[in-house]
Amino acid sequence: MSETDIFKVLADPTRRTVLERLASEELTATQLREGFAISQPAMSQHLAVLRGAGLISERREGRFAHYRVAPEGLAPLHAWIARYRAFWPTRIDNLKDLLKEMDQ
Amino acid sequence: MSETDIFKVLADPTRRTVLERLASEELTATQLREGFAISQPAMSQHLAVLRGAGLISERREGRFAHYRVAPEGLAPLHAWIARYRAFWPTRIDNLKDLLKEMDQ
DNA sequence: GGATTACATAAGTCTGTGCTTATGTAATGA
DNA sequence: TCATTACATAAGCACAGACTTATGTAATCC
Repeated sequence: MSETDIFKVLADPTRRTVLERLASEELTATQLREGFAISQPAMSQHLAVLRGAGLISERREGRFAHYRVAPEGLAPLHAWIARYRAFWPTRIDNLKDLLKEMDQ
Repeated sequence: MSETDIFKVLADPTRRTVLERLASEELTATQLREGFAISQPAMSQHLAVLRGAGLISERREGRFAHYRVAPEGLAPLHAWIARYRAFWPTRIDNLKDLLKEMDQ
């Protein structure tokens, strides 16, 4: 997955919301659709995109498809931020501060 | 600038390259175009998008437009990563490690 | 076995976006 | 002053992407 692909995948608000909802628990495609004003195929297509990007993984159980998050899929995004920071050191320390805060 | 907009802006490889080239020095639109197989209007449009997203700023000097990076424009991206980490704590510590390494 | 449920895939539509060429505007150089 | 340079804007085109309805497939329920 290239950095361009990761940014494209994350540029869709529905897909980002799906990721955040999967962060706390494993959910099926139908469960994920709740709260979205979207058709079933649309959600299925979004899930295919997220899976293609390595951001989620699928566990088949009978006719149910359980989806969960795949944290390592964010690697290209992290790589870009880190590389960018190498070129552009100022102010990005805000992120470090934020991460530090959240540890407490 | 919404998170969606920031991701869309950064999803274009030309724009990301522009950002990285501006990280080390201020450059004019024509200087930025060097090395790209792209027309002058195309670059001008990309610069307008980056400026609209608050990722670069413009300094006018006669007929020259000098562009430089605007680090605070990345705030929505940082916000998303931080929020995402709050929902999904595992493995993202890789980023923290990376940032820590780069300090040494 | 037949209906239902869960999901994926196909095909078509519509909108957004990145590109082009053409043109406009303002500053500078000869 | 007139040409050139630097850049922006306009208009049109082509492709990508997000959506829809329709349909397919496999598992489960009665």
